[in-house]
Amino acid sequence: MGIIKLPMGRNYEFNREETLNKAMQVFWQKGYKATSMKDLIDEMGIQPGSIYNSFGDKHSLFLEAIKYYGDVVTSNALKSLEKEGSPLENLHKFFVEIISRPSEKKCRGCLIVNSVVELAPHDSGTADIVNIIMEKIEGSFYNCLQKAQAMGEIENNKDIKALSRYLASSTHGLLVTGKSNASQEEMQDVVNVIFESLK
Amino acid sequence: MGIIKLPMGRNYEFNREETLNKAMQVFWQKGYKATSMKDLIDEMGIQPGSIYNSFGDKHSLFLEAIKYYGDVVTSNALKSLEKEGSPLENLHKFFVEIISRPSEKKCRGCLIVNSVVELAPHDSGTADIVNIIMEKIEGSFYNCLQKAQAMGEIENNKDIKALSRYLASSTHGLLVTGKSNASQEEMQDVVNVIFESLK
DNA sequence: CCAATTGATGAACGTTTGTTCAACAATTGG
DNA sequence: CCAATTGTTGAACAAACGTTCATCAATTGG
Repeated sequence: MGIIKLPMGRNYEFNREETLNKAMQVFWQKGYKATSMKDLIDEMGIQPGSIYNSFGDKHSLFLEAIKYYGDVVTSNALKSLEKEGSPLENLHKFFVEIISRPSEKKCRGCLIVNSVVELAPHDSGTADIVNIIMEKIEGSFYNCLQKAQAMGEIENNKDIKALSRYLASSTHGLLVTGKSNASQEEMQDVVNVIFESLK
Repeated sequence: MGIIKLPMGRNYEFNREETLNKAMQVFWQKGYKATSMKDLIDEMGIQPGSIYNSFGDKHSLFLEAIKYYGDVVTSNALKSLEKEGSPLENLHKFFVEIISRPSEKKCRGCLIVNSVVELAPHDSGTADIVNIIMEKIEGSFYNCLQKAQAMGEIENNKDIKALSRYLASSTHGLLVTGKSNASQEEMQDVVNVIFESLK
């Protein structure tokens, strides 16, 4: 190993990831347009100059925030699908988690779904990132269903590619429904039907 | 009948409904926050003073626009479920219509779904209107399924209340999926699974 | 024709928006 | 200790925002 050369000049006084996480939380809560630079400055706890120096403008920061969301929040949720044991049980817990979230955290839903709806059709930067994450979600469903099929939890004549697309779309639906005043019971009904259709 | 008393003063030079419809189109296309008063002035073809005189401020105009959307666009779509003949066939056409829309009209999706995601959690005015419309959608699905059950297209042991909630959530899901770069084929897969689960 | 009333116009207003930048602070290399 | 470099600060900026209002136009009642 050679000698590590420290960069000349002042050191950062904030943790980049922590600060990015704060920005992500604000966008998640309020959406892109409704989040002002003032909101970000207050929540991230650094001045405009520091934000622009580290993350670029508001739009660049947003793109990094949704990317970070995919790498942390979404990925973490999808990991639960890979746990040992029954794939279908893991999948069921995944959906129960989704419909139990709204009440506790002010109906902020999923940042990816929120961003597709608010921005994707008019902002290719957002669309690109969001599409990658959505493909990842569908892919995780596919792997889970494949495992379930191998273990005999799902019949072999089922088209699991179609089912994984269906599960992805169903997830989006529940995340929207969760932002309305739908009750836990109503959403439980929906999850029940979804799981009936896998059998 | 008595004599109709005309109001004193100048007459309106624009058709209120036509103009409201124009506003609705802009909100549908761009969302609430991303739509500026300038956008509305340009598209509606009247001056700020006239907008404020007839519709109140931007937020009031928006509320009236989503209400109008529910009364016209949503209601019109739901009417197709009441047509004579096979209820399940009507339902299927309804879903095919949903997944065929994105490509032709720039992925604007559904104004109600867009508004739930962008505003409902933080704006009770929007939430109230949107919830009423969503209940109407679920109600229409329920009536359709009830008719299908009466005609023997759906087994009697099916919980059509749960199924109508499921169809509502599935609709939301497809409208979100349609705003991403999902292909027609992918969405057709989703619709196929949805209809399998009704059998 | 003359008040009275009401719609139309668009310049102007005060905020808020996202962004920049000169001054300052901290660190490194020599 | 002195350049050189880089992060921090927050006042300041131009542009865009939603909204208002004085002025004008059109219509009704008498």
